[in-house]
Amino acid sequence: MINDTVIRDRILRTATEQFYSHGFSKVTVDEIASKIGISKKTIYKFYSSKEDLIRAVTDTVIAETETGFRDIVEDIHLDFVEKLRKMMTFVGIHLSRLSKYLIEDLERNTPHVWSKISEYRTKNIYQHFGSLIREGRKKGIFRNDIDEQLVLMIYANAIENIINPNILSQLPVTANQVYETIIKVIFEGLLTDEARTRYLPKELLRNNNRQQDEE
Amino acid sequence: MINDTVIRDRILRTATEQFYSHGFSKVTVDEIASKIGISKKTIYKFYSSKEDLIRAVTDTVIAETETGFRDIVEDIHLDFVEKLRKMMTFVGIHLSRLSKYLIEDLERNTPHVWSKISEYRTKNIYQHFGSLIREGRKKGIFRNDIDEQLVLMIYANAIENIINPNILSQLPVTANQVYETIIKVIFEGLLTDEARTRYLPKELLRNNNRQQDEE
DNA sequence: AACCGTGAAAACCAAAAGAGTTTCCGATTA
DNA sequence: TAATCGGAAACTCTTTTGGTTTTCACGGTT
Repeated sequence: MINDTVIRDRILRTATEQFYSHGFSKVTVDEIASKIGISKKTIYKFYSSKEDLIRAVTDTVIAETETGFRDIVEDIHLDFVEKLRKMMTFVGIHLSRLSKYLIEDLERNTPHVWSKISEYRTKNIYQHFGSLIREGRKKGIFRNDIDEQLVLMIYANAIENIINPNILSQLPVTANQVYETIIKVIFEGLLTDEARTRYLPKELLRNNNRQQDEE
Repeated sequence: MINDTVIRDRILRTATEQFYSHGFSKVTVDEIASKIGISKKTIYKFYSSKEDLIRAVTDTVIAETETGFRDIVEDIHLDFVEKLRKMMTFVGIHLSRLSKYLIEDLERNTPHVWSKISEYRTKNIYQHFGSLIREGRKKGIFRNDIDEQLVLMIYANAIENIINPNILSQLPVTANQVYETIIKVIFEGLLTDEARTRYLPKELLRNNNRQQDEE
């Protein structure tokens, strides 16, 4: 019984890793079985088809993402700015795991799985983010004249095009530095004038001075 | 005429990029054609088969690597240590481009292509590196009691397991920092006791103090 | 010792996919 | 106008893949 759970989870983990690395259609069920050291028959004992497997992978990834969001949102020890930073980092990690290559593969071969992920992004990720921005507006930190969906799209586009492992290995910066830079740029673009005087000197003084010199 | 050369080179570049990213067998000729915006027929106008294409890719990569080596070896402005550093960085870049995934794919699907690359590694890369180490021995910089093939194997193993784009994106360091660290460790391990007093205080003083504190 | 259940490995089957080839058609060139 | 070229699609043959079944060996139980 317990052993069945271990095997099932192992299949799920390996499939997730392989699909996310190489694309759904480019990874065979034989390869997944071989990587784990089990037979194809055992995989089909737990998952009725390759499609069933990618559905399980998708459901699991979505559930884990949602758990991560809840942890951030419900963490009462975080101040607002830190919560936003964590949220953006978390969103960035989620987005960067879905390479263009994988998205194209999913769209082409399992459009319903892709539409579920796409819907999850729209309905949940974007809304979690949007509600944080609206909270910032209430606190007078964020401007009213910038659409939060647009902001997230700018952010998502930056992440998707830069936090690509192959590009990262060529850059003279770490992944974290890239996240921080992108988040900082977005964050500062969101601030009201008043909030700028409150937040920028306190948190970002060194870098801000350098930027004013350039302007 | 000129246009034919451009198209042929474009095919070669795209195939190289795709094969190296995703593996030989997992990239279809259709996909390469589609990425370039040409028809499959045009690809077969220049390359008689998919195998012919991977052979051309291999020959080109080997030729470019060999050119890089020659540039380093024949650069008379480099002192010995700098030449070694450049050589190791160059070797590292070459090694890191060949992921385990691609190697397995080549071994399985085009064993003769893999054996050509493997032979190139053995006959050329390892010998370029080895001759540098032997030169260091003549200069009294490197120890006599360490086998240069073994050193390169240690280096190659470190590179292959760390300079993987997916791992790099999780590390709090840049690719360059990883190279530098690996190269430094190998380099210091190669030095004679006498050369340590010559080279370490001059080039590596800050980090060396920190290491002595830990010992 | 005999039996049973299990799972890896291999074989199997039907459909799909891919390499390589040919055809069709429109655009361009001489 | 005729010829050429190349994209797109269709075609052919082979291979591969998803899913299923069979074989066999092993371990556990009676």
